[in-house]
Amino acid sequence: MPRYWLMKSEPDCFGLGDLQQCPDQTTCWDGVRNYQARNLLRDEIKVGDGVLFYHSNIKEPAIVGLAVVVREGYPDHTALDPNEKHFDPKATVEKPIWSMVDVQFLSELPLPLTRAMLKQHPVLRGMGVLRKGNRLSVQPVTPSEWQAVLEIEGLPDPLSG
DNA sequence: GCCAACGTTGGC
DNA sequence: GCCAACGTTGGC
Repeated sequence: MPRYWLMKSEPDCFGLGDLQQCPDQTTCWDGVRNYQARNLLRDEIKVGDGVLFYHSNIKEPAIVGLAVVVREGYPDHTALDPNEKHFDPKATVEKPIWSMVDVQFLSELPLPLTRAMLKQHPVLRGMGVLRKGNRLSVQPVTPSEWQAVLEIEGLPDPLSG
């Protein structure tokens, strides 16, 4: 059984549209520099897992799309490159410290789910992303939360079959 | 732009 | 190992 995750991205930096433009509509989810999120990327997130794509740090933050994990847990090489924004001088080839996964675009939500909408839903109101002060950029989503999103959107489960 | 919440750093 | 200072995140 797949598991489900929510991944935050600032659309000014990299949005769902950017993912759609990528070759194979696939990109590496690099630049995560938080140990808790790193542990999820390195140890927990597997090929075939579902991803809710969340736009953060904008006027109306919302879940805007679906994606799927297509490559799991490998070193984030951007930590080794001094020219990269998320360069980490402590990272080495032997001990890369940071991990990433690859995700592929699945679909755009016909109805983006804003925080106000999430808060009104009996299931989705419990989502971690709504908790005050929650800064985790990668966080777990329950199967019922995933199902609830699909039901609202009128979408079949893209991960079944 | 404000500011609360959180993670990290570094002196001791 | 404590904790104050600082930087970042991210909703509002």
